[in-house]
Amino acid sequence: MSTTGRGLHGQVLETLGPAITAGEYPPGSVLRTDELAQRFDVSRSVMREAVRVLESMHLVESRRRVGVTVRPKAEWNVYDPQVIRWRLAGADRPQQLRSLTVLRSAIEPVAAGLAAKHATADQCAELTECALGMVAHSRGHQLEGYLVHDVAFHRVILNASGNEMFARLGDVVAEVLAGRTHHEVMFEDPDPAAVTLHVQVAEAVRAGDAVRAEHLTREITVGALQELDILAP
Amino acid sequence: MSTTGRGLHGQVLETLGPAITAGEYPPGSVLRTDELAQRFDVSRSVMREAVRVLESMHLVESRRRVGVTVRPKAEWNVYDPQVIRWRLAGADRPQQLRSLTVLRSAIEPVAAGLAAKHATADQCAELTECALGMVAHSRGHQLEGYLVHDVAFHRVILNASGNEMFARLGDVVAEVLAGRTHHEVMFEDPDPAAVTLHVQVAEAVRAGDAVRAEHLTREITVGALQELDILAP
DNA sequence: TGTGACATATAAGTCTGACTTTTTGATCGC
DNA sequence: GCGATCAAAAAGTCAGACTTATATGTCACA
Repeated sequence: MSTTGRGLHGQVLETLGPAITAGEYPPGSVLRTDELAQRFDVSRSVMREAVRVLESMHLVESRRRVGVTVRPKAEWNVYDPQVIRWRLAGADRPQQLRSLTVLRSAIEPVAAGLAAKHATADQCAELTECALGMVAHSRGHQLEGYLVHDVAFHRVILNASGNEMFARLGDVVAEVLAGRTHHEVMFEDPDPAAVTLHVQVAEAVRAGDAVRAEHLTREITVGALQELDILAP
Repeated sequence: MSTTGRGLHGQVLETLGPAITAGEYPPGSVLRTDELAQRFDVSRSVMREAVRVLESMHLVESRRRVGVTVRPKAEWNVYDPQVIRWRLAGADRPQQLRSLTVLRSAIEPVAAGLAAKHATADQCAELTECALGMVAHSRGHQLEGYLVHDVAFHRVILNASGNEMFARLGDVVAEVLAGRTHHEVMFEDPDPAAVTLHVQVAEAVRAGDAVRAEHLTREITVGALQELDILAP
C-alpha cells in the first residue's frame, strides 16, 4: 500500500515519523542530527532532509546549538496525510480514528448537500453505481467488495461537492473505512439501514435535493459516530 | 507577521512556494535542482532541502533523470498551513477564501455543538468575554478591536470542541477573518445581527445547549457564505 | 550576593566536490 | 517495425571542512 519511502531519507522518515507520532519521544525531547545519522547509518545530508520534512509537518523544531526538539502534539500538522497514516498505524490509532470520524460527521453532510447542487451527470451515474454495488455486496460476507464500493461512494460525494478541500479528504475517509473493515473486527454483514441510506443519498443527489442529501448523510455519519461510542447522552 | 524563513532553505521556500501555488509553474513543469540552486544562489544541499519540503507538501515530485515536476493542484496538501498562507497571499486568494469559508461552514457549527458539551468553566468565561468585547467594539469603526475578539471567540469554540483537528483550524479561521477586515474593504461597522448571534452562541454553550449552539453558529457561517456570494438560489 | 559582560563549547547550518544510481531515450541489429 | 543494448542526464548519496548562532558557564564588579 504505502509506497516504501522513496530514497534513503524516505526510509528514515518511515521509522522516525511513526516513532514521534506514537509519542516515543515526549514533547521537548532533543535529538541530534549527527547521532540520528549514525543511528540510521546515513549521511548527515540525508538526515538533514528527513529532519526538514518532519519540521515542515511541525513534528519537530530545529534550532542551533540545541538540536532537534520534538513539538507538543497540539502543534502537529494533523491534516498531513502522512501524519494521519503514521498515527493510524501506531499507538495513537484510537484517538486519530475518533477525531477523523467526528471530522467526517461535520464535512460529509455538507459535502453531500453541495454535491446535490454541483454533481455532473457522470458523477450521479457513478454514485448510483456505487450504491448498487454496496447493495449487491451487502449480504454473504462480501466485506471486501462492499468496502470498495463504500469507499468509492464517499469519494464521489466529496469530489462532486466542488470544494477542493473536501475532495482532498477522500484518501482519509478511505483509510477510516478500510480500517473499520480490516482492523476493527467486522464479523457481520453491514447494517442494512446504512446500505439503504446510501442508496437514498444517491437518489437525493441525482434529484438535486440538497437538504435531503445533507440530512440523509448526517444519518450515515451518526451511525459512524455510534460505532465508536461517540454520542450525546 | 510570518517569520522570515528560518535558514537559507526557508528563504528559498518563501519565494518558490508562493510561485508554485500561484500557478506560475503549470502542472507538469520540470525544474532542475542545480538550476534552481544557481538561480537562488545557494548550494545544492540547501536547494535539496527546500525541494524536500515542497515534496512533503505534494506541490512537486522529484524523480531521477527527469527532475522536479510540479504536481497538479488537485494533489496538493491543501490543509498545510504554509500552503494556505501562500495561496491566500497570491493569485489563488479568492478561491482559497471561498473553499475555506465553506470548510468553516461545515466545521464550526459542529464544533460549537461539541463545545456546548465539553467546554470548561474557564472556556465559557472566556467565550462570554470575547462576545462582550465584540459588542463593545461593534460601533464607531473600531474594526481592529472587533477583529481581535472575533478571532478569539472562534478560537475558543474550536478549542473547546475537544477535537484536536478542529482546534488546529484556529489559525486558518483567524487568517480568514483578518483577511475580511484587512484585504476585503470593510467600510461599515459589523452586522449587528452577527454580533447578537455571537452573544447567543456564548450563552448556549454556557447553558450546555448543543443543538442551539450548533444552530446559531450555522447562522453565523451562513452569513459568511453570503458575504462571498456562496448561496443556493 | 546578585548582575552584567565576556568567553567557550556545541550543534545546526552551509558549501564544495566527487561519486553512484536510476531512468529515459536513442541507437543498432534483427 | 521491434526488441535489446548503451549512453547521457539528473537526482541521490557521501565525506569533510568550514561558518554561525546561541546556550551556558565564568569572572569581575557592584
